[in-house]
Amino acid sequence: MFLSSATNTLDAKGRVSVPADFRAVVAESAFDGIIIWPSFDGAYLEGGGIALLQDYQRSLETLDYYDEGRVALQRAIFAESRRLPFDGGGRVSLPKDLHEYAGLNGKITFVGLGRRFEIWSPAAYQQRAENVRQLARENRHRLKPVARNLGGNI
Amino acid sequence: MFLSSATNTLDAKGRVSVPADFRAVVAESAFDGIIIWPSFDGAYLEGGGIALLQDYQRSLETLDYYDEGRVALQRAIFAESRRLPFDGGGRVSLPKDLHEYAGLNGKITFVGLGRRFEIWSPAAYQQRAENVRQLARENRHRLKPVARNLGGNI
DNA sequence: TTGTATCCCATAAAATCCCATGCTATCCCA
DNA sequence: TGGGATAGCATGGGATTTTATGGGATACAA
Repeated sequence: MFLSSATNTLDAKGRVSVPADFRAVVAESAFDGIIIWPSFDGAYLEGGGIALLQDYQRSLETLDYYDEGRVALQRAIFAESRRLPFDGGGRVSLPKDLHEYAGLNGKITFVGLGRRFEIWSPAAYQQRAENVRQLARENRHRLKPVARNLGGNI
Repeated sequence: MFLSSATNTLDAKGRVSVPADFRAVVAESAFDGIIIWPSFDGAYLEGGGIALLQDYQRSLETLDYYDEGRVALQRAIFAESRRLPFDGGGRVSLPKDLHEYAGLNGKITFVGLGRRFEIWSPAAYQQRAENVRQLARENRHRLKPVARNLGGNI
């Protein structure tokens, strides 16, 4: 799972180290790198391992072939995503158009979200984090304990 | 998987470079090139590796010999498709009638969609892509995780 | 021939590889 | 428990390879 967050530097060549924790998550998979795409929800990037995309693909195949939503999702995800292989030091080079899309320069923040992760400019992420805390406060009553498993190890 | 999109130039001889990522997808297959056919859904081309066509074939074989759908698909895909081998530099020559069908000249856009890809004139693609993100957002809730793999390590 | 398709070589720009370095976290043993 | 040794990590930059593209030469067909 992609957990925790980390901020690394984007160098002059457009490269950035993927946090070692994240690399470990995709280490066993077929493609030695990550997949990134612009979020269709805001000015940040989303990413994951190749296995995540394969899951999306299986999921899309359960929708009807001529379903408008299926086509839109296919385009938004597959057509917009890039495969970024690791270099020897565990870095990837982020394409320039994605820098611009997410307003990245200098520092970038990786945010682990379990099956996938997000990439933010640190400033934008902090702002978003404020809103999220606020939202969490407002929605705290909706986080009900599940019946069993309370004593489990989460 | 065919991922991401790229726009390359169609030269005076009708040749165009297939994006290196796409070439990598079909690299292992029996035929060193791609298969292209006019989409029966609009003024663009569809394509994939030889493996995709073999999948379609298997899928068709589950239909009755005289099933209308079977015959239609056979005509639309198998009869209309061309095999385009790579030259030494990873280019293919696009037949002229397909230029016309898809309104191609100067620049052409390859769009990765997972198992297959599409070929568009950049202008036409942009027009089509405009509301995709919006549509994707509206349909994102339908992208359900598939049952398996939830316990996996990715 | 003439036109057409394929092969081969050249090149500039971009992406990638490879090695080096300082820093940090971890290990290990007294 | 302390502190030196060690391994892993993030980062910089030069060297090398790949990629996209142009154009000449060669084979084939009409």
